Amino acid sequence: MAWDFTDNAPIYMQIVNGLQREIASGAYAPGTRLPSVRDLALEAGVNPNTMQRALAELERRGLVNAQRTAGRFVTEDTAALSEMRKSLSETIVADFYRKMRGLGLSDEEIISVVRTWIRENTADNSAASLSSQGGDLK
Amino acid sequence: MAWDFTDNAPIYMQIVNGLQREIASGAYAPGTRLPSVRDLALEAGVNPNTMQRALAELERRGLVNAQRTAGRFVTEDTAALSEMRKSLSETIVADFYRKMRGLGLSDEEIISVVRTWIRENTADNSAASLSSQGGDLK
DNA sequence: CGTACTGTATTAGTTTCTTAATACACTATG
DNA sequence: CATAGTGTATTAAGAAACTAATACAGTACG
Repeated sequence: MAWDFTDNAPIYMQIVNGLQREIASGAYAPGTRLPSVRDLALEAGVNPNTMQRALAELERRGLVNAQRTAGRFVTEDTAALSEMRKSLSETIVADFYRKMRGLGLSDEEIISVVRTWIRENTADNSAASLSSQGGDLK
Repeated sequence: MAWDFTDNAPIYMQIVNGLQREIASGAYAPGTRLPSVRDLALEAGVNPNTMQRALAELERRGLVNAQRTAGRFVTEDTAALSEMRKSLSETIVADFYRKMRGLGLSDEEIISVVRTWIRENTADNSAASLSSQGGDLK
């Protein structure tokens, strides 16, 4: 993933949310071994302690489990992952809608703006859909 | 506005962004007097210093100007407001799109999910559009 | 005039976040 | 066995965020 940290939220929380989305999407497949804490920290450009904190939170949420010496692995509870993906999608859309309404846009305008933005800001629109592999996003 | 603070960003920054959207939308019309620092703080449930900090940032951004003893007033630079509204919309959509793609949704799915969500989560869909009063959101 | 209400400034203390530098226990690998 | 690579824990230091309690200067209004 391309790390941003332009948000105002704590870095470790942005990492948590980003990794959660990647796990929910299947970009990090169930059972897959994650890079080590130190490698992830290096890649993200943060202190290992910060990455450790993020991973501990993912652990607490049951998304990954540590093998102590072998590394960290993505949970294989695909049912939970599917549920989480749907839940995350809901949350993200709700937040988006709240902000856009706060800007004064009507429902119709919101849909229109999304469509226009996508048309104007995506070079290729092939977009290999993941909806068939775990999707069922309602 | 309904204050949330469920975000992980600093409270004062969430206030800044929320007020910025309300000003950009015209909910706080140009030239309008804002409630006092203390009243806004009371309403938002935060310390007056926190609200003061948020307002100082809005001041720095040129969205409001303080009259020292009379109160704070929304800028009357409607051209800048219109531009800002468009800019904010872009930023919000881009952030939304980045997160949804991170979840593995295709462009088509993103549009579909937005439409579905709106259909299922809005009681009345009358939505008095503001696009005629300052809009031209492209 | 004087009371109440503006924005603003100051000082303090607590908590959270981030980086830093180690250290330890354990295991896979050569 | 020894080395390197796991996750994990600890301690320290600095910066940022939030709350708290005042205080001051200026204006509107009765």
